[in-house]
Amino acid sequence: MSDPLLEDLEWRGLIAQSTDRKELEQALAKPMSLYLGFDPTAPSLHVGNLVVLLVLRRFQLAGHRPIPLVGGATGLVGDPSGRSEERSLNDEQVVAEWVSKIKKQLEKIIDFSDKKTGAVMANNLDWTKPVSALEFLRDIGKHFSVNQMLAKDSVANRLATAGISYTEFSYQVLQAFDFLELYRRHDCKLQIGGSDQWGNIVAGLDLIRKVEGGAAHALTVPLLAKADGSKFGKTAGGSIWLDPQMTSAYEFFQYWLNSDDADMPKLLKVFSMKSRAEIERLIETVKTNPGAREAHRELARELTTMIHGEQMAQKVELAAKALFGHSDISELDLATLDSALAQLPRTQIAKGQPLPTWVDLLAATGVVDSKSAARRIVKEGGAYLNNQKVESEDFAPSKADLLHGKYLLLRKGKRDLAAVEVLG
RNA sequence: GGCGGGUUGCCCGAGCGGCCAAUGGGAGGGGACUGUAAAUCCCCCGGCUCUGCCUUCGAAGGUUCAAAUCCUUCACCCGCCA
Repeated sequence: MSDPLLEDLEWRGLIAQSTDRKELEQALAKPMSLYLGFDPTAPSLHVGNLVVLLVLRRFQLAGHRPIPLVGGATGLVGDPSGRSEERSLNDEQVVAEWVSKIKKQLEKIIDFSDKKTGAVMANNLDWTKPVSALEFLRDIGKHFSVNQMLAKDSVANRLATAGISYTEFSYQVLQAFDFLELYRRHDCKLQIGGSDQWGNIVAGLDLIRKVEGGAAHALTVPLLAKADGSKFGKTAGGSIWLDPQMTSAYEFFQYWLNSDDADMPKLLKVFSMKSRAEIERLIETVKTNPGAREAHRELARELTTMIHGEQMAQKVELAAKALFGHSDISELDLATLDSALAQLPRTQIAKGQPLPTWVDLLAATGVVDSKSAARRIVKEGGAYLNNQKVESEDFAPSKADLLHGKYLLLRKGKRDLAAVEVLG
């Protein structure tokens, strides 16, 4: 007998490694608890984190109880996995703040309602903080062989290069302790994570076996790369965050909409909760009618709705439609324009005085880093005001250019838009 | 502890007294082609009050008409010998 969830995950390319498949299938035959940890290394999760998080959600939908864990403790220590250098330690207070922000984000993706598959939020600070160093060394540390710890990739790599502090070296012990605690508290018998977490997860399995004589399981998800080999979830500006303060809903939507065609099959399988049949249909449309970008649009819609809500998703899509439509921008009615421009980076200027130059305005919106950069854009022919090309570096809009007497739409290149609002 | 090598723009990496805002590659940006894709080709890529000026070549001093390039001290990294 084969487990439908595992089969689905496999089809989606979401399984990198797991402990014995048969045993895992047996365990999954009944509802079980499983955990996934996130260390607060930033104030927000990003789309890369979403990959595993959605796997957790898939488990929940399949009838299991998810335990998302935020690493209030481990986040203070720093995971050496996949890191070529020692992390700089973050302030305790800062980490605590990040923990609470990340918790809120988790609540958008995992269902915490009070039912049998309802998720349980965990924070490893809760059981790590009360333990004294001495207790920890005697009760937990005693079960770890330094030889085995040294053999872990994350540690071995660092020993061969930049070195590693005792703090980060201890990370795997802390994470193992987490698994043990969750095993005790919630009968949690499965931990999932990115494939770089394998070593840490296995450390937990060993500990559970030694201390409790129990058997637990592990499943890791491959790290995602784009078709062109670059890192997934990064743009020129940095990561695509889930926090709208850090990555606007508009940018978020655009990110998916502008994905490489070649990445679509993978992206749909990994990020979409749609059925296999529907995903296969969408993949087909990329081949048969790539220009329509139906698959891109569907994925953008689905994820923006999940992260930013249905209403925002609609607003953002309409904004993009209005602003990129081939229709004359001056024909948009005020309500449409208001709501479309609200999604863009913008700057406000006072009424009266002559309007600043296009170059100054663009720099003020923050779309470019400097006025030199803005000037360069004009020189290179990538500058637009209200979708009309700007020819001269000294060009300054006049009152007649204001849309509905108050807005200017700036564009840099093909798709970088910004708004100027004249107050008053 | 001794001897030698290194620290250059977002990253890698040339330069070794003036011709250096600093070769080349990557990343990034603009254009053409397209579909608000990819690939490809062309161009750009420190800042500003922009025919000029200002700030950059680990840090601080010094030599010189003139330094990323020479000297001194300091910090960090890497080899070789103890």
